[in-house]
Amino acid sequence: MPQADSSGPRKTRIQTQNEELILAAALEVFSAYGFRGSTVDQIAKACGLSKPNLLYYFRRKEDIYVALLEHTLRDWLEPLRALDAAGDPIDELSRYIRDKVRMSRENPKASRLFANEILHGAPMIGDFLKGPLKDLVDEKAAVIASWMAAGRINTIDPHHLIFAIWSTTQHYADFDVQVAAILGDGIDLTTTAGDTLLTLFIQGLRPR
Amino acid sequence: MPQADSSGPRKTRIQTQNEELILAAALEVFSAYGFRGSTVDQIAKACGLSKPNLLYYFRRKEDIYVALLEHTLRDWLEPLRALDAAGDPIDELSRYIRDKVRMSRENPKASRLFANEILHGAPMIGDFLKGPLKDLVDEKAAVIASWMAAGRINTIDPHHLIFAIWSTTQHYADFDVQVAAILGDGIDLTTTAGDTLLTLFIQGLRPR
DNA sequence: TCCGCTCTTGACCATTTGATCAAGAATTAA
DNA sequence: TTAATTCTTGATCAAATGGTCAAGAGCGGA
Repeated sequence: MPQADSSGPRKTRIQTQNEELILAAALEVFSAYGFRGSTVDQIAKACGLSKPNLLYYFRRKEDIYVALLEHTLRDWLEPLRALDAAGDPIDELSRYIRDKVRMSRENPKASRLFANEILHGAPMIGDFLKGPLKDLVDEKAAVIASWMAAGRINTIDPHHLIFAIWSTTQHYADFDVQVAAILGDGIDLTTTAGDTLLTLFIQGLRPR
Repeated sequence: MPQADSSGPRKTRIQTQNEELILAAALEVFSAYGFRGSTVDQIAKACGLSKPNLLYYFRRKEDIYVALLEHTLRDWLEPLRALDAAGDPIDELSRYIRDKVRMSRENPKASRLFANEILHGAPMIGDFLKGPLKDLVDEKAAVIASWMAAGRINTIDPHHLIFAIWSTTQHYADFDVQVAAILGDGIDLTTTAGDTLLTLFIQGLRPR
């Protein structure tokens, strides 16, 4: 039986390798069909392992899902962490928006994985949302608020500003099909979407 | 057997009543668990009918789902339809944003139903997206573009502007759990969120 | 009242699916 | 080489689930 996890990761070469294989396949499947909509068989087939073999590494379907969420969650918040209180507000927020748009296009599956989880009430990562995520957001909201207090950017609720950036950027991953249906496929969205959002957020609609 | 639908809706009192009952229950269930995650039993229990009885009105689980989507789709686009080329651009767009925020709070389940459907590739309403929805969006994007050409609002890609309004407003329905986890529950979001989005979209972040 | 149609249900079925297990194959450390 | 450990799998199970069916109950118009 593969090492639980409590006492250090004493993992075999094969173990490490197969776990990675499984998580990659699981991202593929879970992001497309959601937790309930995905079957262990699908994931097993997607990574070329037999079902019992897959369940040798992760004993329950849920274990794969949770491991995948945790594994992906780290990177996903990196751009927000990088928001620098010492930098120029407009530059920092512009970079953040650009980074998020790029991530949504480069790794839409991760975005959809989270979107699905949260859409269904975040049964697995509820505590993460209320804990580490809230802390990070509060911290960065405070940074943004300080910029506002200093008159360097317009004053709006910083939490809602962060939500606005999240939603607009992740939209291009989560609602990809809709965007493609309306714009037509094959267009390079990353640039257009990014530029539009930047102008919108920085300048607003009212002409000066 | 209940009337198919081709030759006029010759529906019994009981039929109309029960179909409404079923659709209401189905919205409850499907919006919470998605199509694959919901069971016919759940829906039956939610509306107090026996499973075979429910399947007497909708022969397949999918039929309930599709009927529900179609039933809800109409209202959902109403605010966009109301965008008036003859009105004041800022007023029109402000109203649209406000309406969408309100709808997301008043009927978050409908929002989640669509979000889930699209997130999973819109298997049932793909044609709707590429047809009627694209047409409506293109039409309204042209209206917005004409406002821009007249210099009445800043020039950005109108399609992406619409996406931005959709995503930011529906975020408060679809990602409700996350929003609640970060802000704390029980706060009246509608006003704060609406005001913040209005300021952001109209004024932008750069101070004047 | 009576008859045809609508509605309702308990019992049942086939399939899917998450999970187990025992036994054999491969790998590794000695 | 050998023995212990890790890895792999075919067979199998129990539960969940979408859907059917025949028979009975209820309703509405003549």
